[in-house]
Amino acid sequence: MSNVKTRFAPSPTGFLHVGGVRTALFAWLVAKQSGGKFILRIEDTDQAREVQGSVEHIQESLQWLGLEWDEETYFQSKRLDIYKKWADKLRESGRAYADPYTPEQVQEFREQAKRDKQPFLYRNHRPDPPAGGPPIWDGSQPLRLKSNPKGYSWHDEVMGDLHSGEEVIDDFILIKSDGFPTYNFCHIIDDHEMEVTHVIRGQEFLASIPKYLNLYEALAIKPPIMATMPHIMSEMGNKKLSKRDGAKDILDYRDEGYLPEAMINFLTTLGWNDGTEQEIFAVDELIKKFDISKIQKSGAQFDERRLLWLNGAHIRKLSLDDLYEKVAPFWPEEAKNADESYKKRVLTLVQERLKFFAELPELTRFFFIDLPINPELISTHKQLKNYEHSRLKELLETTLESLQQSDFSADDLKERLNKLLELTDEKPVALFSLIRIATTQAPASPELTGSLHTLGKDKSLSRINSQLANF
RNA sequence: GGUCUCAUCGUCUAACGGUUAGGACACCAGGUUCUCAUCCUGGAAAUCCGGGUUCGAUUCCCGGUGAGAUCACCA
Repeated sequence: MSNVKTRFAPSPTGFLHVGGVRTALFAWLVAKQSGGKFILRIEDTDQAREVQGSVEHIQESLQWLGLEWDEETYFQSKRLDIYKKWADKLRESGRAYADPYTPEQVQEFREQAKRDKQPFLYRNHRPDPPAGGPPIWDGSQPLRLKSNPKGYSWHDEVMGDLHSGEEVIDDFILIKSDGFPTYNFCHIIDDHEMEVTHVIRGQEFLASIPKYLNLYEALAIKPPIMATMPHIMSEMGNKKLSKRDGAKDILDYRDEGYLPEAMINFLTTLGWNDGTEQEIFAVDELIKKFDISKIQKSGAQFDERRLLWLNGAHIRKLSLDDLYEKVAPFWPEEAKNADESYKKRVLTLVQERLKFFAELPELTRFFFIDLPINPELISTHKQLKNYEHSRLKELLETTLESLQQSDFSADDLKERLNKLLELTDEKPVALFSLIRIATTQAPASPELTGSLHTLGKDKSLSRINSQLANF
């Protein structure tokens, strides 16, 4: 049994998008591949930014993807006494002190530094400690770390060996004046108390890691293994991610009929590969093969077309029973009274052309309902538009005559269609197009004999008759 | 602006100094007795720029340029 433990620590400020999911996914993969644990911790120490319902939304998103967490969900807002205890320890050892300035005063220091073209460091304004005894702090002011400026060298599993100078070390706020800890402080306490071994997070925290290393020292806590994930980039060069860059709610993908395994395949191979030319991976394969040190250091762009392709590829790998189960919410309204075996035959026909399940109604509606005759299907057809209506009528009548004799088995249909080609001296592109249009009234449909067979004799013949009546 | 990081086809990436710079998505063309799709075959498409080191740089070094991150009582 491994002692590896990773965490996903989102703040409850809205829905989860692909970037957040990818961070969670990589943490989950690291835990699973070594038989370790993955935990979920809600970083809800900023009450002003909290969005109602986002915790449930985050949990639902992870569950949809199968990224189950191994312990109860932790909430930082319920652990304030723990942070207080560690803060007191720092204060008593002289490593934390009350910030005597108002936010306005601090802002003025910052602006003065800017006017002087000097980098702003709070520690240059650090107040004198009181004589004797630990610094006093009544909780009405922020509590700051008394930093110990120095350079650091450390290893990041993704970014490699990193270095920083003492100029990035400063006194930062541990406890805000509202009594809540800052992320910078409490995540370190939590990771330690929860025995997290690998801290895997987005690159927005990379620049803060030296500050964290300084705090780890002040707390006498051994730092965990660090791994910093590059961001998913926008197609528009920079700025915020737009929806087409993947900034939409991850559950929208569920609702459009994307498979969790396709999303996982897509996100894992966005900025990572196993060194071979394999593109399509099952989830358990990824767990086995994933290697955090092979993650690309630079940000990657979200390409929804690749996701679409992968989703189609995963759909094609599903067994019929699996597909039938997963596709259940996506049938067109007209299919609601159709029986299971009929729907399964329809699925068999459309499986290879389905890219996401929301396409199902458009692709299958004509199997369940007679669509109105659409004359444009013929008038815009590149071959049929040149035919006289009388000839089209003649062809359909000949077809009807033959199909009336058919038992509508796939074999018999195929044989009869072949004979009709000879009999009418038409090319497949003309005759088969005509029959397909007459029986489906759809711009696209599965192959002809399969469609006719599934549709059945009654519907097929009556639709041909309807088309005939239209000429 | 300071600090840190990164840089191969449009996109995701492979190539532990020697390859006709490989694969995949997307795109284009052809094939699979109709359409759309699948599948197969083929095509176009890249080492940011400039110096070094080396017999030889995509690869190592330096300098540009570009991109990203960060400099909060947000996480």
